[in-house]
Amino acid sequence: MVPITVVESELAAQFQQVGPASAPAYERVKNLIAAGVRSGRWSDGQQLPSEHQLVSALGLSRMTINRALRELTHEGLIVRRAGVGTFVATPKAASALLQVRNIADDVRRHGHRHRTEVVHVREESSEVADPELRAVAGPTVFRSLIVHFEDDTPIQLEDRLVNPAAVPHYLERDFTRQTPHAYLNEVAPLTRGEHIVEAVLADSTERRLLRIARHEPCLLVRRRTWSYDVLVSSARLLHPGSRHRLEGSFGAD
Amino acid sequence: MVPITVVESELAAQFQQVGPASAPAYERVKNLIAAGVRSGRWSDGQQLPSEHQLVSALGLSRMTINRALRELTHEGLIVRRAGVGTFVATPKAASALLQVRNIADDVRRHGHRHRTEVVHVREESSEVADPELRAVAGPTVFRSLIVHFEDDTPIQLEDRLVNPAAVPHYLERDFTRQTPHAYLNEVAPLTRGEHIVEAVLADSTERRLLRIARHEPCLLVRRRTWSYDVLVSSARLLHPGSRHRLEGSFGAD
DNA sequence: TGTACAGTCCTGTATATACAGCTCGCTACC
DNA sequence: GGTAGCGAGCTGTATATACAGGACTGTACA
Repeated sequence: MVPITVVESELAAQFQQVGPASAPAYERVKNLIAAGVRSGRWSDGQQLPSEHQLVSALGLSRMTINRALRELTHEGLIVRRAGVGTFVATPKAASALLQVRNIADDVRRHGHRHRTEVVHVREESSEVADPELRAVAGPTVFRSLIVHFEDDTPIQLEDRLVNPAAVPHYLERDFTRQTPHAYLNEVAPLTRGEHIVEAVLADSTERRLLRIARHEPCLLVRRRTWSYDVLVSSARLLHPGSRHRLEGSFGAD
Repeated sequence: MVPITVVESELAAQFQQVGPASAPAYERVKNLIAAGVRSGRWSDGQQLPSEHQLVSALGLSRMTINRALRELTHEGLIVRRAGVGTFVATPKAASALLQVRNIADDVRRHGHRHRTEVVHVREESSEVADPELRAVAGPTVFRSLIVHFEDDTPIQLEDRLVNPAAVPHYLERDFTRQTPHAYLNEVAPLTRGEHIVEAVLADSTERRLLRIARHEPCLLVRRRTWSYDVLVSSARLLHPGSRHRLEGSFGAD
């Protein structure tokens, strides 16, 4: 037995006026909850109404409520724990997502020719790697240093470390024919990733390989990728600021 | 009547060995389709089996198949058109998502104090805006120029244009008390956004406001945000490279 | 006093079913 | 020959139902 509380009838009233009336029910539920979270109506870490309560309050089926809450979880607005409840996620501000694309596709999508030059591909002591990669990789890692070109302009310097346990035949590949990214994705499908983007100045070696001037600002993307919970690769992608940018969008609710 | 084709029995066989066997059915379907797309088994733009065919081939309910395909659509791997079918998305490489957070929360999350200094908030001719904003905004736009501090270090210069039609009382706000981002989110909930990230050098005014040296590289984020299909704001967020970076992750399949 | 267990509430997943709306090809009629 | 319209096949959405398993509470029993 679940009595209709004040909270629930409030919700029912707001439900009528959230977003376009023609939108599907699960969208309107998402808008309702998102509006409540973003306005501070429910604050950080606070428990939201349960699915069952929302079913009673809004007169929808549990599957519809469930879909709305599941998608909001995916979007990072709320956090759910089985057996406990649904809570406002702590970084409550709407977070925006930026898409970091594969550079080869990006170049071709803009109608240019993509090619690579391989500086070296070799085995090195895993002391050059971060602790997490070192832990899973053993005493040595594979390392490739590759320059990506758009037509004949250098556009990315890719310095990549690879876990030999996950990709034993990495050294044998010809990376002028297939990018490391594409090969890794084939051998160990990318299921998780992490990025850090910074603005930096390149050192002299990097400037020479990218053919840029002394004070040209560069976009540095550090990327680590996992395949089914195994850390596969850790890369340092350096782009001349004048020749490359990251684009992306989010939402399209 | 749908006969079991070679394609379908192949799928059924592969279905057994995709990812951990303990994973939920919809996850295994996602892995199956994702593996096929990433391996080139289905190539760019090609049509995938319909939901009905997957139901027959894998012996699952349509809702389960539908959930798998819907989530893959969200992840950008496939494209679906009602009445037509399901197709491999053209930028087929797994695209990674970078989270661009609200700077105030980011600062506080790292245990620092966030405050802002308002340089100016005023009305300007909409000639300063991009065509799309100009089209919806009328002859003038609102513009705010604000410096964000982490403790006492300038960390972001926010130059923002706002659509007066969407946010009529923007000029009256005190942005030392609430950031523009937070206010806009309250008044016109953010439902869609777009970003461009570049590495640039700051001009002399920007250098003075951010208190940085001449050749310090900066991260420039240009962000536009919509609320229910109305363009609300267009911002230029400039960060000193040595003091700020963007972090993010994706997947966690 | 303490431990084991039952009961309850919650989310996570899977299924069957239904109807709506879109797209395209085929057919029958003009 | 051309065209209007019907129907098949597709995705999109909504619902009712079911069971599993996690988390917590309170009680009964040793």
